[in-house]
Amino acid sequence: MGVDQNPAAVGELFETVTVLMMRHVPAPDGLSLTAAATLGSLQRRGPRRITELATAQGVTQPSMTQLLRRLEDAGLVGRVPDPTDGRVVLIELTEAGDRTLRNRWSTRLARLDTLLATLSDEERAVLERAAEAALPVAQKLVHTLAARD
Amino acid sequence: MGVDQNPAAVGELFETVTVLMMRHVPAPDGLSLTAAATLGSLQRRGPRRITELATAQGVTQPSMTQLLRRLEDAGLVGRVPDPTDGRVVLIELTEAGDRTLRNRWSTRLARLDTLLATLSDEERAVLERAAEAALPVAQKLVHTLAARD
DNA sequence: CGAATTACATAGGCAAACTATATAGGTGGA
DNA sequence: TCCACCTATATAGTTTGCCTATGTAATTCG
Repeated sequence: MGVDQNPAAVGELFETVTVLMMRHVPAPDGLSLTAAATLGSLQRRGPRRITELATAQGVTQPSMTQLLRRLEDAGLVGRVPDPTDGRVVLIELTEAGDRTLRNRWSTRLARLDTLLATLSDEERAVLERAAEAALPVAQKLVHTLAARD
Repeated sequence: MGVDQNPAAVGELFETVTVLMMRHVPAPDGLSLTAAATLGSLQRRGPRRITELATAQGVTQPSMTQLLRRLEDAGLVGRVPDPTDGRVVLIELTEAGDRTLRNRWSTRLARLDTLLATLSDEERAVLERAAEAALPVAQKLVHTLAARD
C-alpha cells in the first residue's frame, strides 16, 4: 500500500516543482536557463571553449556564440585566446559574472523561503525531510545525465 | 540534527528537479511552458476569454493573442464569439488540442521513467516515498499561488 | 605542401515575450 | 438619444534566444 496508490507521484511532484520554480520564483537578473547554467558551469569548472559550452548545454555552437556575445556585452564573461591553438577562444567568468551568479542563487532562495513561509511548520518540515532524502538521488540523476556540463 | 545540516535542501532539490525536467525530459511537441499551461487551463476549466487566459498565465494580452493565433494555426484551439458581448472571443480546446495535451503528459512521464530506470531499486523507492510525502504540500503551494489559473 | 578537418563567426528565420497604440463593441449620463 | 468613456481584442515594432546553412581562419595529416 502507499506506493501503488500513486505510481506517478514522482512525475507529478517534478512537474509541480518545475511550474513553481519557473513561474513563481523569478530570478533578479534577466538570465535565461541556458545563460545561468553556462555561467554556473564556468564558475564550477573554470574557463572553457565555446564548442564545449554549447554541447554541455545542449544548444548549437552559433546559439552559444550569440549567448556569449550578450554575456560579454553585459560584462559577465571574458575571452582569452588559447596559446596552444589559434582557433580556440577560451571563455572565463568575470568578477561581475561571479557576483551575479551568487546574487541570483541567494535571491531565488530567499523568494522560495517567502513562499515556504506561507506553509505551516509541519508542512515545511515534511518538505524538508522529503528534500533531504530525495536530493542525493536527484543530484545523481542530473550529474549522470550532464556528465559533460 | 539532520535538518540543520542542509538548510537549503528544499531549494537545491527544487532547482535540481527543475533543471532535470527542463533539460532532460523534453516534450514531444514544441509547446512552450505557457502554451502547455494555457491548453491545460482550457482542458480543466473549459472555454475562456483571452484576457482571462493572459492574466492567468502572467503574460500580457497581446502575447496571449499571438500565442493563441499560433495554437489556432496548429489546430489546438478554436474561437467562438460570446453571444452576450460582441467584443469577447471565447477560446476553446479542440479535439486535437486535447489529444496533444494527453500525449504530452504520457510521453514526458515515460521519458522520466526511462531516466528513473537508471537508478537502483532502493534509490527509486527513496524518491517515490519522498515524492508522496512532498506532493500534497507542493501542490498546495502552487494552487495557492495560481488561484486564477 | 595542399586537402580535409576543426573552431568559431555571420546571415537569415521563427518563436515568444514586451510596450504602445488602434479599433470595435458596450455603457452611462446630460 | 447621443456622445464620451471604458473594455476586449488586434496590430505594429522591438528584443531575446533558439535554429539551419554557410563562411573564414587555423590546424593537421597524407
